[in-house]
Amino acid sequence: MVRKSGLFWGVPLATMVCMTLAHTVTLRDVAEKAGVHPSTASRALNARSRTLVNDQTVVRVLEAARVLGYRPNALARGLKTNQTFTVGMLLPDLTNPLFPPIVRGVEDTLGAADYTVILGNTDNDTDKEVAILGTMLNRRVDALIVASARRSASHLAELGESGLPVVLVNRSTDNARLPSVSGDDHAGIGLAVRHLASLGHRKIAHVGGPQDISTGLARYQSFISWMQSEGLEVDPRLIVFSEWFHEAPGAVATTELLERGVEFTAIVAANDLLAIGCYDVLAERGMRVPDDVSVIGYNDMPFSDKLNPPLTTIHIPHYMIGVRAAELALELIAERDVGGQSVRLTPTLVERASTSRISTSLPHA
Amino acid sequence: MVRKSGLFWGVPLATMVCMTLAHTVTLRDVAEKAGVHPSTASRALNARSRTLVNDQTVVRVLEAARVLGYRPNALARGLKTNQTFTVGMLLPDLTNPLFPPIVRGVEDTLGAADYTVILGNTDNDTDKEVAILGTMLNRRVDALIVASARRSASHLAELGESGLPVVLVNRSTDNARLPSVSGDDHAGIGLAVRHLASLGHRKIAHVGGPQDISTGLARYQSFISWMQSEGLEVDPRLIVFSEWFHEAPGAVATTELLERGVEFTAIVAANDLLAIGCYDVLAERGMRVPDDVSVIGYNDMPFSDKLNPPLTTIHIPHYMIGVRAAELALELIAERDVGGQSVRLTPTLVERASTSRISTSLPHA
DNA sequence: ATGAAAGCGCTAACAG
DNA sequence: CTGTTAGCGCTTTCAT
Repeated sequence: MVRKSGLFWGVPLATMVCMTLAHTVTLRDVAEKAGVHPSTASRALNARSRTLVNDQTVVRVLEAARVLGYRPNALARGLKTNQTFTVGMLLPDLTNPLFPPIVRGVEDTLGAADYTVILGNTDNDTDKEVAILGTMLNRRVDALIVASARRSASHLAELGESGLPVVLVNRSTDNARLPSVSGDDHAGIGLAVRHLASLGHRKIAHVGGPQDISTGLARYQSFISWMQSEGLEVDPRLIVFSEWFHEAPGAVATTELLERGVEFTAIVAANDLLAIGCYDVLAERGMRVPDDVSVIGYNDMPFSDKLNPPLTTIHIPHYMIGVRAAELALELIAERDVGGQSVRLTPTLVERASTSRISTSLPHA
Repeated sequence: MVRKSGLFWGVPLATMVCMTLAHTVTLRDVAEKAGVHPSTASRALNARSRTLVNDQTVVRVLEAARVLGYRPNALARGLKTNQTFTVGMLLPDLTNPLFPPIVRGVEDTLGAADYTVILGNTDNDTDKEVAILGTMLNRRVDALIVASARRSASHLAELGESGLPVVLVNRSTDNARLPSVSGDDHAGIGLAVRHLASLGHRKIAHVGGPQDISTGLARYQSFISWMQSEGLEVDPRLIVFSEWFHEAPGAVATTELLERGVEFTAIVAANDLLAIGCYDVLAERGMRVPDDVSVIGYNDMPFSDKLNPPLTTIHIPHYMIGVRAAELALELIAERDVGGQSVRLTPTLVERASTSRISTSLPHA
């Protein structure tokens, strides 16, 4: 293992790099050393065209490449072939624990197909997003995977229609027929509402996400719809929205909810981070979870099982979402044919300690 | 905002992309439209060489580029200039909450200088690391930022000596004079040991990290050294090592520690994830933190304040580590001159609820 | 099975 | 200040 770590193709990295960086060994050098024309060397080096070349020649070329420590220049190749084997991925913020598993899913899948991904954190800032899209376009990415879409993001649709493969992840846009991969929000919220209902809760509040993001809207709408189908009253005063999927906005929304003074025994949060905001405010006011209020989150983000109390939540197969998104991108790249497909993965309920049967004692005012 | 989101340089994205992708607008098209020679258009388009061109011509070229939705081809430019404005970053696993803040620090800083970073997850697998390094080299990255180094990683030194700027992050290698940016492990462990000592703890255990990683070794050595300078006995039976910086290995190590049956009242974990492993095993055995055992972590990773109990830990300025690493890389790119600099950022103690004054009751057996 | 020739899109001397 | 020329390193017809 250790010896191997210093080698490329059996050549010491040092040698290889010296050559690569100092004088840069090119295809011509390899060809010369092998005593063939550069074009022959090219054919021998590429698995696809290798069959066109005499077996012995192939061996000679490969050997020459190995000895010289030849590294094919991806820029030159991309310029020629008009394919960069690069995919751009847009996301709001890598620091949000939701995203690393998705990114890993994307990178692992794309990496296995020899693609490289370049990441862009938009921080929910349109200017930044445009700038990042700009560099990605300049770099001639073969596809775009977008996890930062807002409902109104029409430019993505335009990009997609222009022929560049665009796959939406986790979120969709309103009027676009862009292929997307996400969890099934309606089903997930159903799991949450029915779980609480089965525990005897009837006065259920919703701490919703931003409504300009598809998941925020979908989870809110699903909340209403499932409450109704469970025969539970939907009190608009028990519904609040956060500005953003983060703890602080979640805390703000929860505070607002509490200050409305309407009685409830459980909260469906649109996201785990928002649920943490609920935790914080509830704890501040001396209300216990789940004794006084049950809280259910959404996403089953990493470490949600380590919270106090461990968070009952809806599990979304994040890694798999990344995998499927990457697969879709690969298909689109290969076929240049979009079917407006949308993949929805099935969520599951993860029961932990933040929800419990409604207490018989008096609920808070 | 919304209108802006659909525009590049004031040109509808759709138009732009159609042109870009369908027929691909090149410099020649722009030049033609502006009635100048391509090289003049090139000069006008690049801020640096713009001064060489007549002001009116510049305006005409810029206008033509805008109208046509011209996007400079980064591949062609890179091929010509031998500079890709790309930096490769190697890390063990993006899913480890330690890394996203570092990555953001790197990307924000590099992004501001118009560089793009490509990430590679090595999963602590040498073959994978070599493969990733290979693609990065093929893509002619301008520099490498490495957060996945093991102590024995000699190939990185070779790369560095070959002229490619390499910056180590968070970890260093044994025999390499590679510039690095990391937290000061010795100072950090000092904070931890002295904190516990000040709370009256004398029998302190160490759940150490992998010893083939510089931070694992440094924290272990620092632990010994600080225990001694605090006048506390170092019992080798109170020191265990984990195979890897993760919860599960941390739990394994803690179990081993417990099974040795030697009495202790506090644990210094080499990392927050390991501390979580401690939490898990301790809870399993009915031992309370901090009442029975105080636990202190290392890193102050995201959500360590939400654990049960909130984890006392050593804060490392992760984002800033990323920033400094990127700055160093930028300097190296500019100057091609390495000084083997190593930046150590100062850690701080974050007192939360997992450590407390030693209880007067009997410690466990 | 291999060589010759051309060109991807851009920049950078060098002329003028 | 602008045009000419050449070529970065590679792939890909087209010949042979």
